[in-house]
Amino acid sequence: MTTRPFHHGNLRAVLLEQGEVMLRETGVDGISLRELARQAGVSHGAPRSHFVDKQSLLDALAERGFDRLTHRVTAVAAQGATFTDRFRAVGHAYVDFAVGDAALMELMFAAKIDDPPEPVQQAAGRLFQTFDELLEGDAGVDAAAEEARWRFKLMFASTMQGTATLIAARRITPAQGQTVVDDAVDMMLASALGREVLQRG
Amino acid sequence: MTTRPFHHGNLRAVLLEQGEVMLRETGVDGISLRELARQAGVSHGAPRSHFVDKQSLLDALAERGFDRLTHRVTAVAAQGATFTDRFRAVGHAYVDFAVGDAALMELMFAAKIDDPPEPVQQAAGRLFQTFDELLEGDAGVDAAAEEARWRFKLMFASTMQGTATLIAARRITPAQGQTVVDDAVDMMLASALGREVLQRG
DNA sequence: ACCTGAACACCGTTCAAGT
DNA sequence: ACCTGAACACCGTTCAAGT
Repeated sequence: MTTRPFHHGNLRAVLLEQGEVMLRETGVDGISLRELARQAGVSHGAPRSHFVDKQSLLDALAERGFDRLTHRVTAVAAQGATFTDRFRAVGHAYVDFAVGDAALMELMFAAKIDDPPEPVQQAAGRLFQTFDELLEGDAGVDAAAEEARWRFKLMFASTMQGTATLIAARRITPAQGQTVVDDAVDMMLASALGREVLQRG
Repeated sequence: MTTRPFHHGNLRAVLLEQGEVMLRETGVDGISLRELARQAGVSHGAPRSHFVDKQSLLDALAERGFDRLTHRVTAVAAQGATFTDRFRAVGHAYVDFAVGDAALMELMFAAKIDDPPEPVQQAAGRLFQTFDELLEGDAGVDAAAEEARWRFKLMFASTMQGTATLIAARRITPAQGQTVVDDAVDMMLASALGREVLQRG
């Protein structure tokens, strides 16, 4: 009780918290389970009780990343007065997140040989769900509108994702990235597909 | 001369060749310098003569990846009859490459804390250069057109990059990705920015 | 110039043992 | 249920030595 007042049931939380910090400071390659255990003041075998292996910890970090990003996107979308405002704000929030947490972003969208584990996939699903809600009109949906909305959403997501990747990889600057997002939003809203999606009521 | 007929001066090439295979089969995390040396039939210290460390090998692989992608994009662009054809073909070639060599693509566009090494950066520059050439008209360029072209190119690159990332991360299917590219090309060509960039002669 | 092989420090993972 | 600590196999890197 006095010898270990700290790690009574919250080692898991500490590992995740420090894992995020380590990710930011050293990148994915710099993450070490043993170093994390050292920082937490436990033996190197201790993390095993909460994460079966290293990948399991990385998956948990990715899952948290998706939830955090979803939260931010939702918050930002709620503030926008007009549809255009919300659209643009979400794009910028997405890119900002990717710039501030590049290594985490990379972990979230890492190339996988087989499907990501269920919890991660569901967390990613919740993010894309907020994009859907951004686009949802009040009118009942017919099949054609559904299809257009789906394609519109995908293009928006691709543009944001690509901008984020190019910034993180240092192929373009953050300022250039924001320009891309603005241009893309303008273009999409003015396009035929955009007008089809946005006619409502 | 008889004891080592094979690795006389081409160990470097063998390591790069096998490195690409290993990348495709096991992903970046699966790449091991010692395993590569084993496959090449040399001691684990041998690679040191050609690559100072593991990162140096990865950089060389990324550089080769950029050059290979550039080559493909150039070839595909040369075949297109109309501007629209070329544009669309380049987009598809880019995404195809990313699907076929997801781990390599990830290596090429990995999040970096500091700038990538010069040779890699130059190889990436050559790729983006081919995008420029795709968009270049015959008329002399004024500043406004230059700016519009720059933004147009960046948006195109971002969309392709994002589509590629989302496919590799298994968030969307390859078929969905191709739809995104087609939609984006149509939208960009029909947009105000696109018309500004494309008025030529 | 290129490669060998021992040495070193560091990993992730496993598992019996403790509390 | 959670953590310890030894053990194992595997790394990347360094470096004196060989050819």
